[in-house]
Amino acid sequence: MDIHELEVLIAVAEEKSFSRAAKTLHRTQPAVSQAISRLETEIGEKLFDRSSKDGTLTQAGEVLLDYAQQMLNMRAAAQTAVKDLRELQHGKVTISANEHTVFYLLPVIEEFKKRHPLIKIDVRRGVASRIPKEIMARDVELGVISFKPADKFVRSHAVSVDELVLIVSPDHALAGKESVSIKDLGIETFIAHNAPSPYREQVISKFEKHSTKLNIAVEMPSLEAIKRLVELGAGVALVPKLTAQYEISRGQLAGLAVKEMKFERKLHIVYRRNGVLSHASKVFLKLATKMV
Amino acid sequence: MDIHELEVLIAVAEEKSFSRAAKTLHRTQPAVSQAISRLETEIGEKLFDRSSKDGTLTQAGEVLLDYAQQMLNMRAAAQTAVKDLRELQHGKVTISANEHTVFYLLPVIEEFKKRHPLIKIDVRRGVASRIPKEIMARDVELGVISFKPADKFVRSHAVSVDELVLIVSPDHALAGKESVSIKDLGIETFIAHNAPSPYREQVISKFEKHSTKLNIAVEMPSLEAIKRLVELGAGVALVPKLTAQYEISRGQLAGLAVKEMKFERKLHIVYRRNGVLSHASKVFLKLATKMV
DNA sequence: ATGGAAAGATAATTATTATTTATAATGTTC
DNA sequence: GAACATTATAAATAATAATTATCTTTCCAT
Repeated sequence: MDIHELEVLIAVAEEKSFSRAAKTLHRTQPAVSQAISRLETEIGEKLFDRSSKDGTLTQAGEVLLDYAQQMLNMRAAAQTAVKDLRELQHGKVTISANEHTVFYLLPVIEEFKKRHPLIKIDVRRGVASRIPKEIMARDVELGVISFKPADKFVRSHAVSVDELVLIVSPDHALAGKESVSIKDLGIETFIAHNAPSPYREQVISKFEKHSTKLNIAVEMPSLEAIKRLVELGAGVALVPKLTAQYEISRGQLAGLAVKEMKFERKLHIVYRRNGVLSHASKVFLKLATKMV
Repeated sequence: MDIHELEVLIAVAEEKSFSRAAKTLHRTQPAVSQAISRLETEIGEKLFDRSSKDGTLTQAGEVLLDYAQQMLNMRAAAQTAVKDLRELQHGKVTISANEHTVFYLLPVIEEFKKRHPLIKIDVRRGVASRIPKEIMARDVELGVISFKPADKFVRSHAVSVDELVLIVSPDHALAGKESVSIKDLGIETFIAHNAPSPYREQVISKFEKHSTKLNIAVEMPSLEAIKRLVELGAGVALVPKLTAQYEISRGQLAGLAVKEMKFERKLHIVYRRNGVLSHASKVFLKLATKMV
C-alpha cells in the first residue's frame, strides 16, 4: 500500500473513471489500472465495481478511500510542519550558560523573542567548564562561556566583552565616582563569589601587586545574594559588569571602574563544529554575533 | 515521501543506528542511507545529526518521525478496517422491498442481526416494478420482489412462497374455520389494497369465474390500515399471508384459506448478476436462501 | 441483432527507481 | 594516532512501475 497507489485510488474515485484519472495524474490508463489492481491484490478486495463504467467503489473501496485521504492529508501536514520549522514558526533553542554569562543573553533573547515569538528558548544553567562537554553531548545546542574553548570540536564566536565593575551601595562614600584605585579599596570589606572563576585569581594578584589588603568578609555562591548585600551596604563587590548593569541603571547600585583592573574577558558563544544546528539556533546564533 | 522511506526513518530512529535499522529491515546499510537521504533532499532538511553515531534526530527529524508514525498507524488501521469488512465486523446490507415483501425479510434480518450484530441493515421501501432498476443502478444491493425479474442482468433466487389469506376479525362468523369457498364470500364486504398488484387481477377474475360478487367497500394504500380495519370488523381482506402472520399468530386476526384461490407467488431475492456484492450482502443472501 | 466507440484489462517492452556490492570517508575510542 | 565502527558514495544489478500495443468487454446507435 504505497502512497502513490493511494493517490491513484483517490484520483479514480474523484474522476469516476480510470482513464480520466490517468489524465489528471499524467499517466497512461494502464498505469492506473495496474496501480489499482496492485492495491486490490494487496488488500485482497476489489476496490471498484468493474461491472459499471462509472467508477463505483465497493464497500472496501469506500473504506480504503477514506483512509487514503487521511494519509495524504497527513503527508501534507508533515510537509508544512517541516516548513514551519524552517520558517521559525516553531522550534526550540537550547542554551547553556552560567550565572554570569546568562546576563549577556538577556538582550539577545529579548530581541530574538520579538522577531520569533513562537520559538521556545530553553536556557539552562551550566557550569562554565562543563559547557563544552554539554555541547558535545548534544544536551544543548549553544553555550555561553567566558573563555575560548580548548575542545577543537567546539566552535566559538566572541560576542561580548565582560569587564569587572566595583559595585557599592548608592549610600556608599564611593557612589557617584567614575572610578577608583586599588589602593583606596584597602579599607573596604568585600563580598566575593566563591565559585571557581578565572577572575578570582587575577583580582587577588592585582591587590597583592598594589600591596593592598583584600578584605573578603563574606563569600557566597549566589550573585543575586551578593548584589542584595551590597545594596544593603554590607560591603562592596567586584562583579562582571553585565551582571550588575540592570541595578546600576536603576540606581539600586553604583558601579565604578577600578583603574588598575582593566582586564577584560571576551564572552564566547559556542556550538558544535560539525553538528547540525536547528534553524532556530542558527538564527539565534546569527543574531547574537550581530548584536555584539 | 514514500511510505517505505518513512518506515526506514522510524527504524533508524528506533534503532538509533543506520546499520542496525538496515538489519531489522532486511536491507543493506547503503539502502537505508539512501532512503534517508532521499527523504532529506525531498523535505530539504537533514533528519539525523550525522556528527553523532547515536542516531540523534534533528528537530525536523523529530517532527517528521511523529507524522511518519501516524501515517503508518493509519495504514495499519486501513488494513484492519478492510479486514473487519471481510469478517463482518462492520459493513452494510442495503435491501429494497415493498410493503408486502418486507415481511418476508423480518425473520432473515432477525437471524442475521443475531449472527452479525455490527452490520448495518438498510431496508428501504421500493416499488416492486422499480426494484430491478434500483439494483442495476446500484442504489441497493439486494431486493425482494414477488416475480421473477425479466432483466437478464438481475439474478434471482426464490426464497419464500407467498400465498393469499383471507383475514377476518376474531369476532367474525368465519373466524375459527380453516378455509372457505369463494361462494361464501359474496356476502362479505372487502377492504382492498389499491396499489397495482399482480394479485388484484387474479382475485377479481376468480370471483367472476365463481359468479360471486366481490364487494369492495374500502380501498386503501396501507396494508397496516387494512389490517386494523379488519380487526375492528369493518370488513374482510385478502392479503399476502406473510403480511398478516404476526396478527394471526397473536389472535388479533383470524386467517383462512380460500379454497379456490390456491395461486401462490414465489418471492425472489434479487441482485446484480455481474455486480460486486459486499461481504455483508453475500452473507445475507446466503442466509436468506438457506432459510427458505 | 450488428458494428463502432469507449473503457478497461493484459502482455511485452522500456524506463525508472531502489537495492546491492564494493569501497571510501568520517567519526569514535582507547 | 591507530583501529574499529559507522555512514557515505559509486557503479552495477535487481526490482518495480511506466509505456506502447493489443485485446476484451460494455454501451449505444442504427
